[in-house]
Amino acid sequence: MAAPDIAPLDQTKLRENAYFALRDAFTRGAFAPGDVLTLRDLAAKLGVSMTPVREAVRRLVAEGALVDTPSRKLMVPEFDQRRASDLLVARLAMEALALDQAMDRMSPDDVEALRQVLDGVPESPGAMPDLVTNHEFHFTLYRIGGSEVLLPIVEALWLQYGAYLNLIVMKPEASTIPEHVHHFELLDALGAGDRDAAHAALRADINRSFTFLMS
Amino acid sequence: MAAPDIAPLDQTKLRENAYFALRDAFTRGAFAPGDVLTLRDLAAKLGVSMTPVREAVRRLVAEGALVDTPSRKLMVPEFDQRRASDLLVARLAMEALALDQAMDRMSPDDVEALRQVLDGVPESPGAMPDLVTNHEFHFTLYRIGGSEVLLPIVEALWLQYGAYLNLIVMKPEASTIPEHVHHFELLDALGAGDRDAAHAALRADINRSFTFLMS
DNA sequence: GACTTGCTATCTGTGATATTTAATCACAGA
DNA sequence: TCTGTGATTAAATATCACAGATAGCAAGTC
Repeated sequence: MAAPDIAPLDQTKLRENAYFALRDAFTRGAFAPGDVLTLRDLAAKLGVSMTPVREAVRRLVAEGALVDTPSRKLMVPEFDQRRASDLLVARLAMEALALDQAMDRMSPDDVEALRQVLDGVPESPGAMPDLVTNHEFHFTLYRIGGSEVLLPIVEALWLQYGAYLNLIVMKPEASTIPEHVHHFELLDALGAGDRDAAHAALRADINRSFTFLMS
Repeated sequence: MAAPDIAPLDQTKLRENAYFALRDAFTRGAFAPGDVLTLRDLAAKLGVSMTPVREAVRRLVAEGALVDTPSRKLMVPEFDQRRASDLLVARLAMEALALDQAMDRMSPDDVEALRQVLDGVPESPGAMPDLVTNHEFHFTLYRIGGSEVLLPIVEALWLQYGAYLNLIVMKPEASTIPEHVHHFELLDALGAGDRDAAHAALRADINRSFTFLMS
């Protein structure tokens, strides 16, 4: 049985809390492809009844982070080369749009805020992949664009990618990759207002994050 | 395996049925921006209890076809120029990808099947916009690509666009636009294997469908 | 008389629980 | 090893209880 460390929730907006708790688990790579989840189990772990968990889970299914099996079980999608490849091209396309919108609307303060996200990151080789900072960096950037259409789609793509994150975290080689190199490149390009360089850095970063998945 | 082919029964999943019923309504332009819906009302109309409707509605919210208002009401999103513009660029980007995948995998039979979709449409000016055929044509095409990642995203984009469809249907000028011109262009390009022409036709068609929304 | 204020009746989504229905598993008999 | 059966378990749906929000109306104020 999967369902790793998930903290219990406080008693307001149970559905949302349940959703965010599960989503966070995905962005940390806590779920492995093929894991089977049960509503009862999740409800018990989160300390609420099945109803809010059911709705949180429904949303995750709609976003592609979980799938319904024919036997009405819930599963983290199995790894699938085609799927990974589709996620890559979709992320390249949508995040390029989100980057463009961010650059259209960005202020110097925004660039500074983005730089802050990377502050204090040790850039030490050999550490665990810094998934949380990586996520925060990208979404701080995309939020500047402020699109109610693009952002949810990009979030869903990351969520689906998150199901495979577990495969990456497990690989010892994963920690040898310098994680924030392209982020700093991107930051410089944004500071200089160099659109082409920014796109190149973003593409490189997204491709980097799929390195271990695309055989 | 047992002797004769017996078609498997389709699962009577109330939740799914409710979802598809509502989604169909969107693709026909049945909802107008700003419409307020209630769970009890929908449940009564669909002849089921609130629970399956709730989950169908939750999914529509996740897909952006409905929004939660601060006062916990369910609403079809108001028209919003920024949002419409974002929908346009997102559709252009994602459907271009879906078209590429379809062309990579397409057989002559597929082209024929696609042609069949347009068979029997009168191409008569002055008729109601042929929304259903339009939808079917695009998705028959994208299904050839068969991406579990791209298709749901494109569906969600159409669903959000569907909330604005009502605004278009109401305009008398809308029926003056020749609806399937670009579809036939696209079909010819697919038959000839001309990738650039296919993309040009698709872009033209998507832009066409936003004509009345982008002031 | 027009406008505010405050109360109430009602409507809505939310979460919990009970009920129904389907899927799985273990086991007995071939 | 296979097949059917019944017990067990879980999910899907229905129903219930409740809290927040709203609309309507009546009393009070300028």
